[in-house]
Amino acid sequence: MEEGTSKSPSNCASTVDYGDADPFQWDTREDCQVRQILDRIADKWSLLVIALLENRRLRFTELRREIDGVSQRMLTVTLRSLERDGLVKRTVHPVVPPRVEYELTSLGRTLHTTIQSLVTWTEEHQAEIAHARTAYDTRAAEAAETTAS
Amino acid sequence: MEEGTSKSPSNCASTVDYGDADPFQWDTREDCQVRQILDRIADKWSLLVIALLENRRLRFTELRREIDGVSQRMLTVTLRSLERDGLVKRTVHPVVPPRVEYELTSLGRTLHTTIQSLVTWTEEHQAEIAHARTAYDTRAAEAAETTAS
DNA sequence: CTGTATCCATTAGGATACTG
DNA sequence: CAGTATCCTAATGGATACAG
Repeated sequence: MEEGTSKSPSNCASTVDYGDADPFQWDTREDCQVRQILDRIADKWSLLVIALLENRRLRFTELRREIDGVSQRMLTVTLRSLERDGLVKRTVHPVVPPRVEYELTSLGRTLHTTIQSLVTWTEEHQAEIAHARTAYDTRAAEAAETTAS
Repeated sequence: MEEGTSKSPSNCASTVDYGDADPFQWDTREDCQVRQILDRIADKWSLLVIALLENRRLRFTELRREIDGVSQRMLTVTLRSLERDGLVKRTVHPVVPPRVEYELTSLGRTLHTTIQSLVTWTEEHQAEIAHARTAYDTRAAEAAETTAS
């Protein structure tokens, strides 16, 4: 089984009281809890899973069908992580064939607003970003042209 | 140079009008713009860089010193991505030794609120998550114990 | 100082086969 | 159905050396 978060937990910044000045001085140390958790919830599939479960509880296969491109392995790994972090609850119904359902915990549900704002920002600004990329690539191509001459 | 985002841009969900019902039906397709952008800004270093630049413009070396554990290569790669996405502006002062400064663009600054809410959530709930992990690991260990007997 | 280029180790993650 | 186990490839990212 793959294990993450096995380094020093070093509960950085936990005792720091953020007033209203410099609200952005969160710890940049590598072993910071905040960093680890961000990495976890911002990974390739977690956001998607949380988003889908926000609406309703889903079975393993339903999740797999909804999320385009996820492998069985990665869906399992992702769900285990989320369960371990207390964001998702896993319920096994003792029937055959087995029926396993996933749903958000109350902790998981508190993430909704936050994730939503991130998704909304991305949706609202994707055109700008696409434009910036095109502009950048054009400039880069021209610079290469000049150099090559 | 490493290049990301080279697949089909497929401007998913851009024409969808989100009312107030089902605000979470964002596209789960792999080639979705939103997914790509989220992956980008949620990567290992981007959040950190944006966070630091929120306060003030910084030179390359200053960033490197502030961000514990980042290699020269990854800082460069990250900064280039952010520049390409129009989130960060790079200014080269033609002096020797060279002096290069990075600052957020207005687009980059609009990300601040969003990122802040994510960081705040993480800070507020890191204790809960740590607790959940411990509980999960304990249960897992006990289960392994039982199986082994 | 601010990079780029190269090499290499680690990890993420897909494909497949098998199990309760 | 809902996984686990194994194998293997691709991508991430660090270390180092070198250049403008």
